[in-house]
Amino acid sequence: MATTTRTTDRGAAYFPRLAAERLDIALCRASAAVARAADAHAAREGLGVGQHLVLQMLDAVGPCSQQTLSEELRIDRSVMVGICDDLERAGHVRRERNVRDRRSYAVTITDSGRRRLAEAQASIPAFLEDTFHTLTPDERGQLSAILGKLLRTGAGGSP
Amino acid sequence: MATTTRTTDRGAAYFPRLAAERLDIALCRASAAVARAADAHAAREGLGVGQHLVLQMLDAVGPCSQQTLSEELRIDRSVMVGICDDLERAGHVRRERNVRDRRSYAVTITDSGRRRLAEAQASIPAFLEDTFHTLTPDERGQLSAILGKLLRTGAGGSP
DNA sequence: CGCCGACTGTTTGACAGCAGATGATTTGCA
DNA sequence: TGCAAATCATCTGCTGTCAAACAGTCGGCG
Repeated sequence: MATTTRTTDRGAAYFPRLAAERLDIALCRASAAVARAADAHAAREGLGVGQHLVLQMLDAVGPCSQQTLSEELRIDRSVMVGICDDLERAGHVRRERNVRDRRSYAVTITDSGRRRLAEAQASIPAFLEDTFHTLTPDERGQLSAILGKLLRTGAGGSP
Repeated sequence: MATTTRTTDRGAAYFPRLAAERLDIALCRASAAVARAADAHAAREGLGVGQHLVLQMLDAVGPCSQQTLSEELRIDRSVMVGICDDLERAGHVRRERNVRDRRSYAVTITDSGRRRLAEAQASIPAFLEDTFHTLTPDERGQLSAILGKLLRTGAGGSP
């Protein structure tokens, strides 16, 4: 609460100026804040962000190899190991050796996983509203469009 | 959707759909890509992102305590210690005990630091152009404005 | 068949970021 | 004055992420 009581130095409100002219920094700071909010939400929900994404994708497109999951979700494959470990231990997912190619598993969502996903899914709109409530629907649409373009054409696509 | 027992692997292009409806995820993925680009640029330049920001702020507003630097630049104070250590070891910064309050240092940029900053500063526009070249000037302006609003009103300010 | 390269999942090591504790110092208040 | 609380810089431990190495498997080509 004692934020403005004692600003000893003269560096008052330097950050807004910086963020205004450095698009990269504004992007990273905003992302960090949103990521923290998402992690906190996931902790309350008891299902990690990565776990949620994996369940969501398995439910949407059917059984996948860990490789496909990590590529499509942009999660490193060494991280995907731990995510699938946790999900399997909780019974939300099964790993079955592919008979055609025994290097890969077919990761499959279970009924338990579907129920868990439905629970977690239900709270997503409230989380998004809570996080972006200061933006108008127009601004959210613009932001989504611009980020989508950036991801498609630029860095997020194929490095 | 009912899926056969056959692995519907190669769930092609799932990510774009996800990013379109999950603004938080699009933001984080784009930020991660941009942060990687910034780190790579900083590595080539030989001056870390945090070091660059500190020099820039010191040059702009004059001597500061590490506390002020970390607050304004949104960098954790325990991380700021290492950044100032590196800058001091390189001779780009001096730490002088404040006579009024001997708990804090007055961190001051040196002539060497100013020269180093000028060098690094010169390559920033090219980096930004390289990273965001797929966006039109209009889109960059919109993105900057929306992120600024998000940082001011929402997460970046006061949690 | 036998070797070589490519791919899948896993483990390991290095490293950044953050929360919390600590020592030195200042400030507030009785 | 004197003592408790706050502040600053620092250190330590923990967590999560990434790169690289590794073992098992598939495919091709002689």
